[in-house]
Amino acid sequence: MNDSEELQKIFPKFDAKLAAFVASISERKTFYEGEIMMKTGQYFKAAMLIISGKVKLYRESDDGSEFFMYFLEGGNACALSMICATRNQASEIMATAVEETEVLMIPIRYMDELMTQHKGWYYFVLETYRSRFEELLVVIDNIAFKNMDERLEWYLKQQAAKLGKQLSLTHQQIANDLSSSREVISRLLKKMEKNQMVVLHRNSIEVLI
Amino acid sequence: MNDSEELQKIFPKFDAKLAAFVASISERKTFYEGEIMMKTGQYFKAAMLIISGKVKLYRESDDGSEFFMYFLEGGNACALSMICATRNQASEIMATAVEETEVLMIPIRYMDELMTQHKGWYYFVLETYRSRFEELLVVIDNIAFKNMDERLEWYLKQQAAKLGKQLSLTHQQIANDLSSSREVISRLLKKMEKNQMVVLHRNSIEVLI
DNA sequence: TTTCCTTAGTGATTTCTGTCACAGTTTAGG
DNA sequence: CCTAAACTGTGACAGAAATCACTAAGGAAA
Repeated sequence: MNDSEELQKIFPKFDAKLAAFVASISERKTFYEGEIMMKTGQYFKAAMLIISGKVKLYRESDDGSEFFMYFLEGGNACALSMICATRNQASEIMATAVEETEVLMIPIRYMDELMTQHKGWYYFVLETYRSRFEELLVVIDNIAFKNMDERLEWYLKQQAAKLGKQLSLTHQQIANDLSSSREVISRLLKKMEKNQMVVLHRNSIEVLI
Repeated sequence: MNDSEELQKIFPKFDAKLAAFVASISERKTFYEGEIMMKTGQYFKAAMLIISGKVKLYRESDDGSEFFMYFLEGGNACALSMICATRNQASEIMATAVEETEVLMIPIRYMDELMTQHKGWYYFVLETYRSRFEELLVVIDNIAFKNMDERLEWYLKQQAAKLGKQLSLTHQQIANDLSSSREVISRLLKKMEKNQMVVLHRNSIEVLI
């Protein structure tokens, strides 16, 4: 069912034995564009590894406003799903598929065996934590030290890097991701357009930087 | 040199065998109040576990302003030192001892053995990651969704919980931790004093909430 | 085609925060 | 004891961002 050679290509840290083992114990699941993959308060029965597609991770506040944190794509794993799965704890963040996304679900009960029997696995887990942690630090830098214009610029660069220069986003969506307001984003985007950093269309933005 | 029973008391996840092993391979080191334990850009040769004392972890921006993230105390470990040590990477945050702090240094070369031979160790590592990750999420919530008055209130509660109701802090230090300015903090503190949430003294604040 | 809803643009106003200026008070060090 | 430095309190002002109010344009559906 799962092809272990394909897994090795997507997860370079997996050796043949590990890939074969993971392939034998995991299940594939497909999420469709826009589908919610993970909700605040949800419990996990499995760790999730992304095979293909893109996932948006964000935080939700009590009053419903959100805040974009980072993307996951093929070869990544959801750090929280691994921790929460191992410790059987509730999730603290939201995840939605931004495009059709295929994931590998590894049931909790194999976590001990993976961790102790496969060196490649725990290197993979450590790498996952480290990179998510670092992304969070960058997020903190941005909201703690930068103004909205710089944050917007960084946000657009980041989105363009992952999703392409032609972004299908409304100003309202961007405002949500940055937890700002639509008018502020509209004004800043206009300014960026004057500075030849973007071209604005209805429902989409072309990033030139 | 290291007493493995003492270690088990401080790190409840360690079984006798693990505690004895850790005791045999680690070295103790003492940092004095105010001493910098870890700098941005520094490389690790060891993972650091806190035996006693308190450590303040914070982020530094390019222009030198800082931003408080969280404390570590006895029984905790520095998540970044463990990741960076294993992967031989540079640190991204700053750490200073807020009081005399004793730490256990575990050389990198034992990481593989610990991880694969000791179940208690990787549970401990996972727990460390999860709790630091969650603390970062709370930090993000605060700066993303809250105003300075709420952030200050949260900050004071947090400090009081770790360091006691009587805080030896100047307004300037608080402003640095929250990456704000002294005047703003002074004014908000005055307001909190009117609302009987704190009592202000020179060089110290009594937290009543 | 006409209507309606979503998206976008923009001025006016307000709130929050940061900055400047300065005064008063306490503490440390010579 | 005296002076300088550090800490605190406050008014005035500036700038960023949020909010309100409205207009206009584009696209979808009737």
